[in-house]
Amino acid sequence: MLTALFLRGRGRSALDEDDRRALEEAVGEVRTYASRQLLARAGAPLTASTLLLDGFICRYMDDREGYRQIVAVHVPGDFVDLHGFPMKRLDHDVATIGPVRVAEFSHEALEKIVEDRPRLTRLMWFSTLIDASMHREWIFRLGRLGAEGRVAHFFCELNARLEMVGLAANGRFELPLTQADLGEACGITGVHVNRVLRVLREQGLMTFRQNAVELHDRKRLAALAEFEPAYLYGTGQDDAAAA
Amino acid sequence: MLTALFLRGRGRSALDEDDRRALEEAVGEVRTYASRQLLARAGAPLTASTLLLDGFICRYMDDREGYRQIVAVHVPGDFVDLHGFPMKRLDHDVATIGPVRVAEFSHEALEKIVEDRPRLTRLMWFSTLIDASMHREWIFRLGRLGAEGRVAHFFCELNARLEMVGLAANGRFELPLTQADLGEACGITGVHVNRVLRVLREQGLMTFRQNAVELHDRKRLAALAEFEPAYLYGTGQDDAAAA
DNA sequence: CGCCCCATTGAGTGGTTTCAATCGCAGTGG
DNA sequence: CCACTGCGATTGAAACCACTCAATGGGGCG
Repeated sequence: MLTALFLRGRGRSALDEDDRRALEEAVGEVRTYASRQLLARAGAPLTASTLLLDGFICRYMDDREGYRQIVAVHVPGDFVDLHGFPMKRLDHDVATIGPVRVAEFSHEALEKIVEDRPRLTRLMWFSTLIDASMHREWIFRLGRLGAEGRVAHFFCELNARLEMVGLAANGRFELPLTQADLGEACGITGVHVNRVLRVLREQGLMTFRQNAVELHDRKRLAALAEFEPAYLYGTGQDDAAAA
Repeated sequence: MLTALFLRGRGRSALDEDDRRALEEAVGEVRTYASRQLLARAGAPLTASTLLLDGFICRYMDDREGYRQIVAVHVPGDFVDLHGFPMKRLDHDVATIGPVRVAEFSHEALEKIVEDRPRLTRLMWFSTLIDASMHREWIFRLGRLGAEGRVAHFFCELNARLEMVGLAANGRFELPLTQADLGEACGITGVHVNRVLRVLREQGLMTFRQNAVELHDRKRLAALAEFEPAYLYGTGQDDAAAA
């Protein structure tokens, strides 16, 4: 079941059997990509959207000097560019972080779902809105938190999201990011990321070494990050997207 | 025609007559609110969504000390909380900036549209994705630009959006924001906003006084802001949401 | 007139950046 | 087996941007 992780952990938004089957039937090609591959460029027209099965993908924008700002990180179960279906082109680049496996959905197939399946359509719409919600939280993070809070928040979010799809437990998970990447996601320099990580480590909050993350004190880390997971619309948090 | 401004300026995404009529029929109450009114609180369940007819509305989140981060500013023609339809609750507060007039759409009525009108559904979906696109641009702005670039970018965006709905011309428009508000949108303090505005004024780029904005040199301002309006999916910019 | 909100300006502080150098480690080729 | 190479992590020092604290000024309104 390729689509098993889609909206996993999002409570009542679970797909029913019928919709699940329809989504599964809409799967086109399954592809693999190596680490650090560009998958889509800003502005290029799209004819298919991509569900991430394994690995990590990021979306980012370049500034005039070529420095990147990562605007989203995706984990397995995420539809990476479902917004490309209504929009037809993207306003950012998409690239793999580590090696990945993805499933492609042609826009034709999605079109058919919109025609025939209002409930599934609303769930797909919902999934793009979770992305928007995470965007807002990132705006908050960049606008209101200092470097330590930003980094802490980033890891709190990723931990929560990976837990939902069974890829994190007890605050441990794998994440193939460099410190420079982290900086590009948190709006600080790679050098400063290093110093921040040292502080977090010395305070017994978390460690991030050789792509392995370990959150030692999630409570204090969340406090530092002002992290409140409601924006992820996870299970048990109210009736998000209830029928 | 209450919905006349919805998706105005978004080129091929214009609604056809039939969909326009259906949307118009879905309008419920039309309400007015005074300046600085709280319209919705984070977490509260929603049963209707709001189309902004006149005035300005912002969405924001509070940090632990009560300082706000504005995550979106809405102009007439924007669906302020259409994402509340699939999501059923919000992850942020919503408040008026100046006095406003809005039209409410019950979620029941929207439900009917999703059932019956796949094309209109996709356009509503599209409109929530433009919001997400603007969120991403704000992430870029906060992550990569300095204070001057951020403020410049904010005004470039608002100018472009207000032009689309006929509320700005030749770089002039009204905007009932205080300098402190601006700071909350740009991730800087109100005091520093003041200094930045002075610099922009002295360089002949723009003025912002008594709620009146005047962009004197849009080209240089856009350069400073690294502003590229493609993310707004306006008319003439490719085939966004083409049928 | 007095009050309050908002804009404005100054001085000092501090967080982050920049520039630079060093170190560790894995891969490669001799 | 070991030098060589390159990338990422780490640390230091100096510069700078934006913040904080504080005070003044201006304008609308009761």
